[in-house]
Amino acid sequence: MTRLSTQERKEQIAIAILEIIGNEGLENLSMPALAKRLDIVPSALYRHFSSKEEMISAGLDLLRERIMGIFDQQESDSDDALEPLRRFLDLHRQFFHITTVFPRIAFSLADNETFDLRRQKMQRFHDTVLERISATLEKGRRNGQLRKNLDTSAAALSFWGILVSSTLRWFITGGDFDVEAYKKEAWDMFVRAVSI
Amino acid sequence: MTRLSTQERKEQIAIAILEIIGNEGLENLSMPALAKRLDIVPSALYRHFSSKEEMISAGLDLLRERIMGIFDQQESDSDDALEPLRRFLDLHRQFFHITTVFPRIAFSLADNETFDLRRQKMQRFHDTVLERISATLEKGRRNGQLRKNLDTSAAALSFWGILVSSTLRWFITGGDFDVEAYKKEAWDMFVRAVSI
DNA sequence: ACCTGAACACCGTTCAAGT
DNA sequence: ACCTGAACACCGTTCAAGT
Repeated sequence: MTRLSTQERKEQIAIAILEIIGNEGLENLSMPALAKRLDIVPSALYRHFSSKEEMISAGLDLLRERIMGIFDQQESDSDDALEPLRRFLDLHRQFFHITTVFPRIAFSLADNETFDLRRQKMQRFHDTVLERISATLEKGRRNGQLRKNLDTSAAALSFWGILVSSTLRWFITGGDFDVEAYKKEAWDMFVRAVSI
Repeated sequence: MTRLSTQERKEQIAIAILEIIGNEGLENLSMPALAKRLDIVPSALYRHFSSKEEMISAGLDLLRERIMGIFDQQESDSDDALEPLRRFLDLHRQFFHITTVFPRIAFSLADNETFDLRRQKMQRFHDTVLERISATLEKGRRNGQLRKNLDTSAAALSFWGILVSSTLRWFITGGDFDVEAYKKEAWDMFVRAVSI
């Protein structure tokens, strides 16, 4: 055990939360497992967060920052409005194990007070992502690259769905699935669906 | 408590498992909660199944039967090869709360022996669904309705992704999302993507 | 100010005993 | 043959005590 400042511990905990959920799933996220990874005792976690939910919440904040950071780097001056989305899809492989946290938590939700915090955080996160994608599509719609009657909100969710579907299949096959090949096909279908 | 034959109890348990997971999520599926619903004591469940995993597995078998049953009813003589898929998508609202079990379990999976049974069952299930969808698309490809170069496997996963994306958004918004409107848009995009 | 260790209620599972 | 009730190891959380 090494004594750390609350701020350092909180960060460390958020990072570990994402790693555990990403690699081992929500069901395997236990306070003993988390504490062991940081070389402290389970009850020590409660010095820094008031509950497991709060720790998950901190993990989601970190995830949002990371994902939005990647979106931010994809801004481009290209005439092709779809370019940032295609690049984001390409980069996805680099942060695949972190993004899996998103659907894992989304599909853990239920109409239950226990999940209120979790759900609110997810919604703000998802809204931010979808708005960013919609804005990109809107730009293409205005410059005539995409269909005039395109529902950019629905299209944004469909785009996000490419990542979700590929992760779903990856999980189900236990990793025996060519994610990149699928994303390529799905992207071609997406472009065909939204273009003029 | 009412004494039931093992066969009746097993069925009852599988049904209750789907209801609990569908409505309250995997995290809220506890043996006490399950037993209470059947008006027996938790340990009585182990007379009929050897573990919680086995019970989930029985739930998945039931889910597969139900979903494949619905697919079976959509066979049609129509010239339009996409017709069965469109009808399946329409019917989805009727069994929405049951289908949510599928992504819930899929995104609970991890590279871990604990999940081996769960994963195998999910894979067989998913393979069956995707093959059925692929076969439908293949028919349309042969009769010239769909693109010659269409990757029907990828397209099948994308079609399934429409259901998954809409469920994801439904969960995240806490039900404040027009699933039917989204499915309509996503279906139009899908048709555009696969058609000639 | 951060961490440990004992304690408690809850969950998955086992097993002996009831009918 | 099916169910109950006591028991055990494990998890989330609290709290008093250590440094």
